[in-house]
Amino acid sequence: MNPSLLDHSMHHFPSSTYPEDRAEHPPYFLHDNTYNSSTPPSSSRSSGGSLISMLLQKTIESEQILQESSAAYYHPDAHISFSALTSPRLVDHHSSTSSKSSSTTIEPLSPASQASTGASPNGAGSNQDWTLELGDRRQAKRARVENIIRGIAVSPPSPSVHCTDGETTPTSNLQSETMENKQENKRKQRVSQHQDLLTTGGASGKSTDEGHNLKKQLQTMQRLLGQLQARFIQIYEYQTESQEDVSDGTFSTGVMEDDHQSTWNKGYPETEVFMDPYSEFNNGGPLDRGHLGWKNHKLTDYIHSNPDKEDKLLADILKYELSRAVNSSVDSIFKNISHTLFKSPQLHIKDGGMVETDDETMFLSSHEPASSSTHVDSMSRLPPCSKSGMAQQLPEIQTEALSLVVQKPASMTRPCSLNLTVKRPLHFHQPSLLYNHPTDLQEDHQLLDNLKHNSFHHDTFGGLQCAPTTTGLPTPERVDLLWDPVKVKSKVTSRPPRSPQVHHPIATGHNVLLDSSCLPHVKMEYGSFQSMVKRTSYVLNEGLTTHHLKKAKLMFFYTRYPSSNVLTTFFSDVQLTRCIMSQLIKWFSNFREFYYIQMEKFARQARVEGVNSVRDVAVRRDSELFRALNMHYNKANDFQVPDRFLEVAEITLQEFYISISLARDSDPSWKKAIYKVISKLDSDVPAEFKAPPITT
DNA sequence: TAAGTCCCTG
DNA sequence: CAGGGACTTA
Repeated sequence: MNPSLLDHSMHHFPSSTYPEDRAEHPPYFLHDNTYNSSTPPSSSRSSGGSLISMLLQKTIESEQILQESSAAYYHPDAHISFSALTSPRLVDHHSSTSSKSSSTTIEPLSPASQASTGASPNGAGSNQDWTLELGDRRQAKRARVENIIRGIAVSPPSPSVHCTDGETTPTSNLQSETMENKQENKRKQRVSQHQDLLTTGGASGKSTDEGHNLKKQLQTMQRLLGQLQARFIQIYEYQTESQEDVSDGTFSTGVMEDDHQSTWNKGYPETEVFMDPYSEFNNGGPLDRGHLGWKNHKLTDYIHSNPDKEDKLLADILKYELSRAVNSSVDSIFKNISHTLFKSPQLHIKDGGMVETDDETMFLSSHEPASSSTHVDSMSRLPPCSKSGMAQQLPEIQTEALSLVVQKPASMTRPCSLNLTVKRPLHFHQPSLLYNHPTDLQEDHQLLDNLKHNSFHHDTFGGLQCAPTTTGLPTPERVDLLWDPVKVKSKVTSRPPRSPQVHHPIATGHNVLLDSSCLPHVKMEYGSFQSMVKRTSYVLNEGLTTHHLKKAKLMFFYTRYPSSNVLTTFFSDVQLTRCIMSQLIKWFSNFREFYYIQMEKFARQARVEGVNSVRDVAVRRDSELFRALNMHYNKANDFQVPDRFLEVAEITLQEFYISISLARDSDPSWKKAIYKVISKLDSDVPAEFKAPPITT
C-alpha cells in the first residue's frame, strides 16, 4: 500500500548509507506537482547553509503551506485517508480508496491534492460531520497554541517538553527505527556540516578569525536552537491537543502507530520503492547540495502527504536536530579550543616529540590522538600490530572526541611507591612493572651486587627477575632516556604483536595494567615522572617483559633452536598467544643472528691471526669470543654459563673456520650447513627456567 | 599457502 | 632488538 510505502521510504531515507536502503526517488514524489508548484526547487533553496538551517527553512516553509492550506490540510479526512490506506482494518471500509491507491501512487499522498479534492476520494462522507467539527476545534486550539508558542519561543525548553511516556511507548518502535536511521545519517550530515563550517568559518584561514567565526557559529546555533525549540514546542503542543481531541480510537495515535507498524513489518515491494535515493551521488552528482535538497524535498513531501504524522515526524526530527545542534556546538567549541591550543605559542613541540607546556595542555597533547604531530610520530613508531590493536579498541567514531576521552584504569590511580629504602624480597614475581622505575633501578643495582655472589640454581632467577635491564641511579637523564621515543619503541613493540590489548591474566600474577597503546610516547618532563612510571609499567607488563627477554637469552646458552614446545613450557607465565610465540621465535632468531655473526667474525679473525689447524680453534671462558657472547646474553654476568655452551660455541667456531678455510663462504647459502649442524647441538633447558611458581 | 628462516636496515 | 622483505619448506 502506498502510504506505507511512503512511510517506509520516509523512515529510511536518512539511513541511505545502507545499500538496501538506497531507494530511488519515488515516482509519486516527482509527480507531486501541487507541492512543486507551491515551493521552489529544493536544490536552489538548499544551496547554502547547513542541514539544520535547511531543515528549519523546510519547517518554516511547511508551516506556511500548512497555514495556506488551512482547514483542508488539517481536515481529519486527511487522517482518515491515511489511516484507511495504512490500516488493513480500514481498507475494508474504504475499498475504493485502496483500489485506487493500488493503481495510482500519486493523489492520495499529496495533502494539497487532498485539499483540492476534499475528502471525496476517501469516501468518508459519513464521517464528514464530526470531522469538520473536529477540524474547527483543532483550528481553534491551534490558534491558541500558536499564541502560547509566540510567548515562550524565546524561553528555553522545559525538560518536560519531551515525549511523554504515553507518547513514546506506542511509537517506540517507530522512533527507534527513525532515530536509528537518523543516527546513521548523522555522519553524512556532519560531513556536510563540517564542510559548511570550513567554507564559512575556515574560509579566512587565519587563526585570528577563528574566534570570530566560532562566535558567529555559536550565535547562529543559538538562534537556530531558539527556532527549533519554538517549533518543537509548537508541534508538541499541537500533538498533545490533537490526541486529546481525537477520542475515537480509530484515530488515536496508538492505532495509527499500530497500523503503521503493521504495515511497517509487512514488508514492501522493494522493487517499487527501493530505488536508489543517492543516484545523484552514485552517478557523480552533487553530494551535499543535491542530496540534501532531495532529502528536504522528500521530507516536505512526506510531511504534506501525511499531515497526521507530520507532527510526530517533525517532533522526532526536531528532537534529534536539537540534540545534534547542541552536540555540534559543543564539538565545534572543543575542536576550536584544542586547535587553538595546539597552535598557541605557549606550546612547543620540541625535537624528539617533547611537549613543553602546562599541565592542561600536556593533558590534551598527551591524549589528543588526531591533532598532535607528536602523536602521529608515536603512532608511526608503533608496530602495525599496535595500530591494529588500537583500531580494534578505538572505534572510528571515537577519533573525533578522543581529546576528552581518557582511560584511567584502576592501576593509574594506584600510588606508585617512591620509597627508596624499601627493599623488596627476592621474590620471583614481583610485579615487573616496577623494574624500570628509577628507584627500582637503584634497588636492583644493589640486588644485583648481591646476586653476583650467588649460585645460579638458588638465586639466579631472583637475579634474573630482579636484575635491571640497565643499572644506574635515577636521574632526570635516565628518565629522559627511558622515555626517549626510540628507546621506548622496543619496549612498546616488545609486547605481543597484534595483541588486541586484551588483558592478559598472566599466570605470574603480574598486574594487568592499563591499555595505553593509544598514548603517544611523548618525551616528558621530569615532573610527569609518576605518570611516566605508570605508562612504563604498562609497557613492561604487556605480554613479554624484559625479564622474559633475559630469561630467553640465558636459555640460549642451552638451546639455539628452541621448539615451540620448549617455549611454551618455559614461558608458560605468559599467555602464549600466536603473537607472543612469534616474538619469542624472533628473539631466538636474533640471538642466533648475533651468535653466528660473532662466530664468523672470530673464525675469520682466527684465520687472519694465523691459526692453521682447526684443532687450534677453541673457545674458553677467557676467550674474546666468549666474552662477547657472555656480554650479549648474560650482560649482568650473574649466570654461570654452562660448559656445554662453550663446547657448542667451539664447534660452531670450528665449523665456520672450516667453511671459510674451504672457501665455502663463496656460496651464498654456505652458512646453512653450519646452521644445520648447530641446530643438533641443543641441549635440554634446565627445569629451573620453567615458569616459576607464584610466590607471595 | 602459511610458517619458518635468513638477511638487511634502523 | 624489531620490522620487513626475500626466500625456503612442508
